[in-house]
Amino acid sequence: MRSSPAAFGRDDGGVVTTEGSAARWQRRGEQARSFATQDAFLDAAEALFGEHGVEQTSVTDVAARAQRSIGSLYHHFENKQTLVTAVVDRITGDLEDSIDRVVDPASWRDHTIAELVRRYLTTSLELSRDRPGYKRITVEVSLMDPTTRETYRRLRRRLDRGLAALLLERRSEIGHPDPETATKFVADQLTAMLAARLDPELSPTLLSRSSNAAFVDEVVASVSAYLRLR
Amino acid sequence: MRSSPAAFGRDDGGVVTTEGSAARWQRRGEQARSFATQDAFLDAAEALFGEHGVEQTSVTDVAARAQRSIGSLYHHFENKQTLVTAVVDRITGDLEDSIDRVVDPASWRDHTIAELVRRYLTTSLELSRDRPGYKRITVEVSLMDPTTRETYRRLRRRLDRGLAALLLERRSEIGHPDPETATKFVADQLTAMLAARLDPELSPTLLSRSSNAAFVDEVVASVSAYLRLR
DNA sequence: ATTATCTATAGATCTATAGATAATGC
DNA sequence: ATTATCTATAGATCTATAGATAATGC
Repeated sequence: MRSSPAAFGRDDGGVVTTEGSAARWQRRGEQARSFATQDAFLDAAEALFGEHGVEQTSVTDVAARAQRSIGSLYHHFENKQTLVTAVVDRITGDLEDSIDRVVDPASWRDHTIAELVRRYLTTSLELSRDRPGYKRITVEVSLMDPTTRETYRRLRRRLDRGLAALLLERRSEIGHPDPETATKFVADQLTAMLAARLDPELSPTLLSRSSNAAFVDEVVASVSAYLRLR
Repeated sequence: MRSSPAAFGRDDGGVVTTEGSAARWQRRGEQARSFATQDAFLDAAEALFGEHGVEQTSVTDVAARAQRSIGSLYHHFENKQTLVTAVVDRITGDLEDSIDRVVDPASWRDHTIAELVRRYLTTSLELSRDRPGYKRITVEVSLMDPTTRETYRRLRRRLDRGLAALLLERRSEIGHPDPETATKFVADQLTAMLAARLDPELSPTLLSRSSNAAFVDEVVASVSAYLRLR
């Protein structure tokens, strides 16, 4: 046995980690090599998981794509589940950052609801294109793992709520008799429309061949009519 | 080897099958036993696939749940893939029937757009509750198998088109300047909203705790406003 | 005579480990 | 001295088959 538990888990891999009050230290060179290898495994895993699915991808496949050995993989990741979790965590972190940026009120100051909705849709469409396969991975892992499912529910909720709040801040624009309900509905609707357009499973729909611009135009028109924007 | 190819595939299991021009015949009693067993395997597989996923379910699990042996399973189904296909085909057939009923113009005669949308949503919500797990199975199999993916795309397209056609028939109600595009957009929107509400992965959204009736009301209001119904 | 079912197991993966060898920085 | 990597393989599944036994209807 050559277990080196310090190498397992993302939190233990940092330059300096504190466990209790004792700071642990890792050599610079080894660390750099470690991180490069871990990234190679994560990149390989994310690509293969996104392409063929998590279940369909063996750890051997991942090692081969990362151009490392299985032994090395198991030196860095306790088991396959740990590798999957690490891939998901990396995606989750990136998504969290994006969501925080999207729902930050400061970045939307002086925008009308129509402008806000338009830019939200445009941004989301661009964002999802940069990360092919992330949807597939999160959906598959969520099906298997309740914790991941809960994490993504929370993320979606945060996005929906942030969006609804941004809309409600502009309540003076809204002619709908019940702005509270209406803004929630619109947030749900935008999420649903985006999911349908981006999910390779749901698309192509009738309008999927139309340009993103045309799609965005119609969604904005629909939201404007429903909210009775002044 | 005890291969009896006549037992493989759904089409070969009927009372009388024609291969070329020769009609083949199967005994009544054996046939009844066969069908009961095949149904037991299909029921067991659909339940397990829906609960734990196709990949996560072994043929041993299916045989155990069907209370038959593995040998018997392989007598009726050439391999696991054939079993999966049979399960999917059964679901597909049922969905096709539902879709045909839903988009049949005769059943919607004398309904306004608002009534049509309302009843379409209500029907769809009820329908999906009767078949738990079907969503998960079709999504997972579609990811693995391009043919199945294509089949479901065609089904969704048929539903969307049928719905858009029903709306366009009532073009006199529509105040939107471009009824062609608008009806397609609404069909897409309804599909997306239903998917979001029914997909265990996407829900819960902000309004998922609200009643189905409230959800339907808001969707109808949104569609009415967007189409500018007279 | 034919079809359906069972038990037992071969053969193919796939995950994970052991133990040896190489690289790194004190 | 410690960490990273490799090769080889043990052990656990899981799919699929072989061959024997039971049921069915001519």
